[in-house]
Amino acid sequence: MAKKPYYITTAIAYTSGKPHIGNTYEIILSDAIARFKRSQGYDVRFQTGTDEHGQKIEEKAAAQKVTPKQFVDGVAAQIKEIWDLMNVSYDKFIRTTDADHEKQVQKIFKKLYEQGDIYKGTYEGMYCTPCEAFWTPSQLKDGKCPDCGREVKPAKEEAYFFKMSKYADKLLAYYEEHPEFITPVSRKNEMVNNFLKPGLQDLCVSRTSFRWGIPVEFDPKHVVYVWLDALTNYITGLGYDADGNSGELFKKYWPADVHVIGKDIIRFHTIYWPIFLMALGLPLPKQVFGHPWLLMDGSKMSKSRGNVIYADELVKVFGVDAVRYFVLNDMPFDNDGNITWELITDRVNADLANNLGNLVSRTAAMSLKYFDGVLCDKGAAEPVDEEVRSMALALYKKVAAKMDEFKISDALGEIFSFLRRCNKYIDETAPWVLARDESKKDRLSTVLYNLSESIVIAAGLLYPFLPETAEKIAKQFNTSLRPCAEQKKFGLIENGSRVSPTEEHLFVRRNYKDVEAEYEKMHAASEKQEKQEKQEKPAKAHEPEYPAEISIDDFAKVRMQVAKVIACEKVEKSDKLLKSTVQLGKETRTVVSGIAKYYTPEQMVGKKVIMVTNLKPAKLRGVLSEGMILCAENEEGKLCLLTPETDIEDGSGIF
RNA sequence: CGCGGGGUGGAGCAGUUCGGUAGCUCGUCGGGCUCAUAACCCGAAGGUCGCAGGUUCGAAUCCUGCCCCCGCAACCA
Repeated sequence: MAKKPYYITTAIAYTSGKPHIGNTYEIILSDAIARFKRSQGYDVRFQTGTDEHGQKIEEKAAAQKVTPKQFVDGVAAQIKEIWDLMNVSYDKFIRTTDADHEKQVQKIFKKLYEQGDIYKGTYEGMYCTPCEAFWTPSQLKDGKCPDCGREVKPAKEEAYFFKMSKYADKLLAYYEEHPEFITPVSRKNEMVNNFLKPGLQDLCVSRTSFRWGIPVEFDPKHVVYVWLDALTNYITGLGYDADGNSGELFKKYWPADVHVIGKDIIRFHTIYWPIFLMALGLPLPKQVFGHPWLLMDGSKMSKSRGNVIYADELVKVFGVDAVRYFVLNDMPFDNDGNITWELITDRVNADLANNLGNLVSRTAAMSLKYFDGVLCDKGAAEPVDEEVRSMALALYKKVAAKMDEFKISDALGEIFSFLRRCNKYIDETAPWVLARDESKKDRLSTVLYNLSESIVIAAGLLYPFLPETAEKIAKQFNTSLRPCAEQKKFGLIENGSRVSPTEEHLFVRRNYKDVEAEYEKMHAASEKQEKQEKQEKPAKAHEPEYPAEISIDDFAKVRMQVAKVIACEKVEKSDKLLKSTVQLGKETRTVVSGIAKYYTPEQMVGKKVIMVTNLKPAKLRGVLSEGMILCAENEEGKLCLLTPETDIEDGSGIF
């Protein structure tokens, strides 16, 4: 009988920079699922890749003075390197710049256009020239720009749109018929309530504002905008052809069994993607699994926050399987997970070194010491064995049940509970006591056989999660790994086979202080490197706006005056804004400043500050600001007000 | 009232769908063992389940109100 196909995908990674451990989590998660399914006997195809178009990439490339293609080639290679480092068993790594993908996206776009699902429209609306923004009539305030309050004029910008609303009912029906489609289910209600019930907006699927994208074939000043380009990778990667000449892979593997994605893009995968597929007349994916995020010490990883951890750094300290284990085990099913160097150290020590590693090590050591490594079931069973044996045999089913729900952490928990049970079994049987009594030799041999067999069974189940470790264990016990499909018998190790001595521990215990020192060293090195890079490309980010010199006339255009803050309050619903009322001689003005993080309204009142008074007024969070209070800001974003050095009348000019 | 997630012993989490002795791992303390990576095994301490009301014989779980944390969105003239 032919194997059942199983198609699993990850989201494609955006090539804007090196992925951190949070991004890497998704691919490890998918790899574990893919390997598990293979082990269950499925014919698995596992696809991942990179999303390489868009304005952001165009800008980044320009900043580095390389072409977008050169830029994405570099990042894509880096991403692939990390996936490979993490031992990810993908079958296909697709890039949205692949020629065949681009070709198909163009065809798909054209097809949808020709059948009327995509139409050329306009961002029709009222345009505010100073704000460079479009507004719908309902957004206008008294017929004027809601931002700055000035006149707007009707204007149009050309764009292609996809008729989402047309398919909304069909999609809702699909949700009803397939309750498993969105996982976890809690996300489904979110989609229905927030997007489907209020009515789907047509989606803009082209852009004219940047060039780095797939050109619309019949209207080349447009490029295809993200989602139609990115989402279709799931079918173009299988050789889908919009003209009906799809390849064998497509016929075999589509529809996908599961799209593994981050919870932030569930909307695109459960609304837009199914609708695109409906429009193409294709079956919908069976399931979308929106996994949570991995947080660094409780907050989102970001470069500006400086709390990013990369997979390769972790691997240097702990090794590949330890990192895989940590992210797989410590991610809850529908809440965000947490990573810190200390948490991972503890986890690796407790589960991998103490529980698993030490179990293997002590079992092997005893076999070698008492029987020269030869394993043999002498049949000297005792009641205490039965619990371990039956637990070993029940293990696969338990793990599989958890895996079916994508409860990876629970699946691992089952295996590690069993390993703990094995450690206890050693205590219960006390082989070192048996060894002292020549008449107990057979019993001793049986005990060690049972232990070895248990370890090998566990290793077989561990393989999808910790492939290297599982293989090492199999090698040490001179046996082959058993796929899940063969986890039905206890006692498959042949009598007479030998255990090899432990050459190197599976996992080394680490103490947190050493780990801390190690990563600090690593951080220092990478910071140094970053600084060097900055020096090589001198301050491009901040400086270019400033001309080398300006004339006194230019300077004279800016009117600055001393202003006294007479009242101040927080702007509602904003984190950063303070609204100050300010005295400028006889005149009073309102000014809004983004300084709430550093000054309270109370601190502001009574202060004399320097203010630009001829700046064009602007609305911030709905409040009109008639000037700008001057501040100094350091690299970390810390602010301080500029104030006159001695007391001077408000309204005084500054020259 | 912008959207969403969360608050359970020192830490990280499960339990909340369908109310009924509050559970797991780590840490701590005490004991045991010596095959093993200061590991392994046993035991103990430690919790007003964010707060306040309500429903109920009974609430971590259901209802109402509130507080706090975290994302997203907005926002730095």
